[in-house]
Amino acid sequence: MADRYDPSSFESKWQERWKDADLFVTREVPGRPKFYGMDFFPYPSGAGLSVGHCRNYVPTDVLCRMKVMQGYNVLHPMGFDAFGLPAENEAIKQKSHPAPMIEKYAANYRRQMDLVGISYDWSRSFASSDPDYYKWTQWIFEILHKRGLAYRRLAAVNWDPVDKTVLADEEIIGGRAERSNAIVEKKWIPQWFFKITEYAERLLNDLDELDWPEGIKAQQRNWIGKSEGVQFRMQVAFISDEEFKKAWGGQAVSTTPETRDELKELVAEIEASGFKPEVDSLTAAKAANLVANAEKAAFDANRPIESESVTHAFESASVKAGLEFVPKERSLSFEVFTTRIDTVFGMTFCVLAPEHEIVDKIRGSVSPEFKAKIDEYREQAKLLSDTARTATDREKTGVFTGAYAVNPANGKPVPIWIADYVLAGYGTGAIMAVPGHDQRDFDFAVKFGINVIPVIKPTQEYLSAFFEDGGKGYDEMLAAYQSDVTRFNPVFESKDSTLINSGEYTGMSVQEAQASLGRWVEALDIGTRKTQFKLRDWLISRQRYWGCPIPVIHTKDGEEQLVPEDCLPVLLPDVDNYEPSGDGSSPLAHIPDFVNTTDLDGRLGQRETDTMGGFACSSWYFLRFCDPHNDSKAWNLDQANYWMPVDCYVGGAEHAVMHLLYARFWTKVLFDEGLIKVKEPFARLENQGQVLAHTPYRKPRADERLDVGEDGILVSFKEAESIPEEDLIWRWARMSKSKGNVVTPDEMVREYGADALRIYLLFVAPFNADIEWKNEGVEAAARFLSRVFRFVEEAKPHFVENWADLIAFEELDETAQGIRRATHKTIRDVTKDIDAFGFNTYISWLMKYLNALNDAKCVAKAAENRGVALAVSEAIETIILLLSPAAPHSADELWDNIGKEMFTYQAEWPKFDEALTVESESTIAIQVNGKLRDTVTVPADISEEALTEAAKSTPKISALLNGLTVRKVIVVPSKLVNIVAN
RNA sequence: GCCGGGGUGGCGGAAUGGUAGACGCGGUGGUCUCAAACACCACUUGGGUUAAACCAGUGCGGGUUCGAGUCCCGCCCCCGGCACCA
Repeated sequence: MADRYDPSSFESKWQERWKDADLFVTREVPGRPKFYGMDFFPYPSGAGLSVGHCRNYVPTDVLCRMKVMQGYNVLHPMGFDAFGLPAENEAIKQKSHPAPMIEKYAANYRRQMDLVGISYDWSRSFASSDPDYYKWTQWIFEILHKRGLAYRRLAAVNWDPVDKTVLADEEIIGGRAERSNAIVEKKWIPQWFFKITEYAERLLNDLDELDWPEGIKAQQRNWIGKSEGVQFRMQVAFISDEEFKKAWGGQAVSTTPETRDELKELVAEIEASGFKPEVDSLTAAKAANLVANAEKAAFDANRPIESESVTHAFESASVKAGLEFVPKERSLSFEVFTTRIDTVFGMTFCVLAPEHEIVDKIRGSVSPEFKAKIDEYREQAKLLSDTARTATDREKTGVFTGAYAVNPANGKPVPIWIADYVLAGYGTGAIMAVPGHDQRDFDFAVKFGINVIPVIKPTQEYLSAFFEDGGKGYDEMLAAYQSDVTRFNPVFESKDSTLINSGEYTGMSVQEAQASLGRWVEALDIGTRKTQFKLRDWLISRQRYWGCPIPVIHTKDGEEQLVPEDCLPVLLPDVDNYEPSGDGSSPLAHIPDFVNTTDLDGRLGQRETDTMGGFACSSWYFLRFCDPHNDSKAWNLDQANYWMPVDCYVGGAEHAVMHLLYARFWTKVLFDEGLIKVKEPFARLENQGQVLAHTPYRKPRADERLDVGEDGILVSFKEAESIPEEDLIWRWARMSKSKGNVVTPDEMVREYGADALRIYLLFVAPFNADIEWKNEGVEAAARFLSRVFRFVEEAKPHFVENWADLIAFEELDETAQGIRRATHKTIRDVTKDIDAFGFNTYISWLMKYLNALNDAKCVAKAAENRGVALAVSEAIETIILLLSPAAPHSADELWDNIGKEMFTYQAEWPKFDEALTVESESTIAIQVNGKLRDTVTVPADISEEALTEAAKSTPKISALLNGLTVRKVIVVPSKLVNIVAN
């Protein structure tokens, strides 16, 4: 055997033996715990794998291999996400059919994964484009449809004029298509959606129980975007300019004293009655009467009730009497959503999205000048692309409609504007604008000269930022603030304060006011407290060929029928021309044999021709892996319930939202359907860091301009050689075919070996950190492996096969004990770090261990001492087994060389003995007043008193303490002594 | 702007509130060699010293503590995500 790591002499040999032995086939031995470790479903690209992919697969492989050795039943599958745009585009480019092309690429992926020694169970592999698989994707679509979670509607979609397809919102970056980089246009066509919004609350709440990176969970929470507030109705009033001025110029409209007294009496009566309507129908009737009177009084006074106590009366009366309020007939109204109902008294205008339907009605009732302005603005808004409309730092635009809305809180009219900073698709598409406490409204109000009223008392801290001298008193600053709020920019948005200028709510805390006004709005039946989500329904329609067909038949009557389960799958027809039609319809729509069919009643019908986006296919593949070849079911319940959830799911952070959210959604639906026992598919998630490669760019020439965000013009490595040094810019960029900076596992394996590549990837940095690729690092890894080979080679002559039976009976000297201590500590640390995804420290423990063995001269000593020979034998086995997950080829080669049968994969993972990790002596740090001054080595079991004495009496310390009085001594056992003295 | 993650030697990075810099790369010196490469051994945070002592030190400024890279408060910078979401 070699005394160095010579991968070409054994790596492929072991790969063949593993294959011949079906080593990685999933085993389900009864009585053992299970472990499901999985990598993200890859799309098999024609470029093949880069070392960046290996940074994902190798660590998962290490964990799974350790779990197998620890006696777990391990499911470690791999398949291919074959459907979708990238494959189709590639096939079009190559003028081939995607199916055989994908098969070829997947085979190449598999070859490369095997080359690196990943322990996938290939017997469970499949591609999402296999009819055996997508039959069940369609079956799940039908479950969703039956549960009312799949529906079709006309929708404005993102149209990519280059790929000639519809894109999901998430596939657009800055107004451009992520893939083709084309500027996205709008187009209206019927689309299929999944109603993921129905699961928003559960998708949000269940994040708490997941062992996922905080950042990913935060991104999902942000994406779901829950906000709680109040939605209420505002009446439209068509009043004159003069009337508007009068309303604001004169005294504030307020409840007449008589009405107020009447209301107070009502409250007293309601409170006195004690309300037990369920047992007392008389009281209920009385309550009904009181409430009706209260409502009448409120409306007669032409304003709502402000008093908190009356509000309570309304509230309790309505709840306890089980009453329904019938609001007064209102002519024209719209709803607004706000999270800051506490600022309602500060409303000075309203804004409608230009697309809001009520704008049509308003338009019909205002003077021609306003009508013209409204039309002009709406036209403008329509033409603006989404990019332009959502550009950062864009000046606010908008026009006054000429109409007013009535603030229900104080009865005052406020102008209604239309502006595109209000989005039609969120909330109600209309807002109450409070420029005093909302920055956007403030910017708008200042630009258009709209009144700003402060209604939340700003804090001292906020105000003093606007005063240079800072010496002013709070009251003085507050007075200045109140007299001209527009000077105070940015606005005071904090909720940690109390109300001002808010009628009877003045003085309440924001929280109290929110609760109180919320109840009041509900009692008055002009609105409700409501939860809004940013999350939108999931658009799945793709007007492309290479996807899973949607199993729906449209009947002549326009009815949607699901294809019966026994007729699934709806097969993708085998055709020559699958290029996009370019008119927005799917290529399938132009294949009569596919489209024309009969419906369930035997009449002529038409098949749905849209296909599902790729995210549908990857939303359940983890379930199929549990039972991949079942041809009568999507999965066997027992199988799925045994393996699920995925215990550790590993992949890139770029799928933070879409894939993971969709897969969670499907799992929840399937849970509701009783098809799986878990509510969440992925118990633990880990994101690997990216691999960056040194990439050459050059400075732009005089006639060239850089796009936004570009630092230089990409050049090939070849070009770079002929460019002068000073014009070159080297940057670390993500490996990609287009950048020409890809390092492949093939070349790394050829040059350094698979195990060296694996060790480097594990060791170079923490798992989730980005790394800068350096070949020297792989060399260093190979050197380490060579040191292991040399150690085993040198120690082998002293190897005692049955050391484990003998070691307990041998008197062990200090060296032997030291070796065992290092062995058992290493087992402890390695095991813990692999579980914790600390692969870089896993490798460093092994390096440290090997250094310790060499430093102890244990090989030389083993020749003379039986105890040392036994300890060394244990060390040889241990280091090979601990190395096995990271460098499985080398481990098996070494294992074979010390005369072991079978594979390390089948061996038992070493266990550590706590007692053996304990040091006999320890080096104690001695501090004086918290500063390290000396160290002392003492027996591990020394008493605190003896340790203190030992610490005080070292030459250095006694000299330092000379003349000082010891005030206090802190002893941390086996760590340090801190002497406080002065 | 908001959310999340970071900031430690020349570099990648280690450090349950307890000896900062494990492990590796690079560098310096040495052994081997005719020589080089490989390999091996030693040293390698900065200042200081013949050597030590000693001083400084984990983005910046405060604080808590016997003791802070680690905890708290206030900033700065970098990376990722979201971005007029009412």
